[in-house]
Amino acid sequence: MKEKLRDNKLKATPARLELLDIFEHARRPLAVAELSEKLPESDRATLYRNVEVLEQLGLLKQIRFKDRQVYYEVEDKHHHHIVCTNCGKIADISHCKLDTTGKSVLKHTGFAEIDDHSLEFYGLCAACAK
Amino acid sequence: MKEKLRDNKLKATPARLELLDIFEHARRPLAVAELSEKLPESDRATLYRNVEVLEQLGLLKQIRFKDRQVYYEVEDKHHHHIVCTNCGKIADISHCKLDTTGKSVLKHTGFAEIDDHSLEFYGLCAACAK
DNA sequence: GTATGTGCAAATCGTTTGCAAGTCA
DNA sequence: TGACTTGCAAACGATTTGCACATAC
Repeated sequence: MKEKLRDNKLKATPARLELLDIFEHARRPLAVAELSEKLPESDRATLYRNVEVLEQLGLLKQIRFKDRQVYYEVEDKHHHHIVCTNCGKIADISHCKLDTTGKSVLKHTGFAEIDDHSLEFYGLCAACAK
Repeated sequence: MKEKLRDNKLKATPARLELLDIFEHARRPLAVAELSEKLPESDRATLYRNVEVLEQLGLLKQIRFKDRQVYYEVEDKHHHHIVCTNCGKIADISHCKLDTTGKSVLKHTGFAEIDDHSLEFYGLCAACAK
């Protein structure tokens, strides 16, 4: 990824490498506020700027849940999430069965093309269900 | 709906009735900023308070898209939306084919129950595709 | 008359921006 | 050296809150 940064005239600064490292070891989407906790030395403005840079390089992907914050996770296989409405726990859902529905959506809505979709489930994790 | 308000010790004020009227004549989700344009007499704080009241009564439903605002629409048949990433146009998608996937999601994630899900498509409407 | 609702102003939260100083290549 | 980055402070937009006044019932 250092190469990817350099290819785009961007510098492989410690701040960016640390950020990527955090995302690669996280097993769930992170909001900037959480990044800020994990990297207290780093200014929030810098974090915002860097997650945006990394998103534009295709290394991170933005996600929105029901709260006001923006979340990011490493961009890899397309998947969705289920969020516990009690404790906030997030789990991945690896199989997306939606690809086939695109055509019928286009037909019903008169839209010309679909580029993306977002799908999140909300419920209770095993621990909170008790 | 006046009854519904009264049942909950809430008052059927002009502000609330106008709000409901706007939603019933709108054919798309509205953000509070848009409500404020349609009801310039009404204070934004009041609008925020009232959409929340109406949501809790089950008359409105909250929706989030990729922007930072919260949207509301009348709570009726479960459906999803497709948003034009160029002009912001929103269309309804009436058929939700997801109900059946709940069990496999629970099995894969170890969650105990699913209460809700949100699904939005993003693409280009016919007009913007040209 | 009293509980509930409203308007206004100020506060808050997440995020963005301008700018001077610092750093990587 | 010179373009790119950072930190800090200030600006921002969406939303929330406190409080005195107004209104529905």
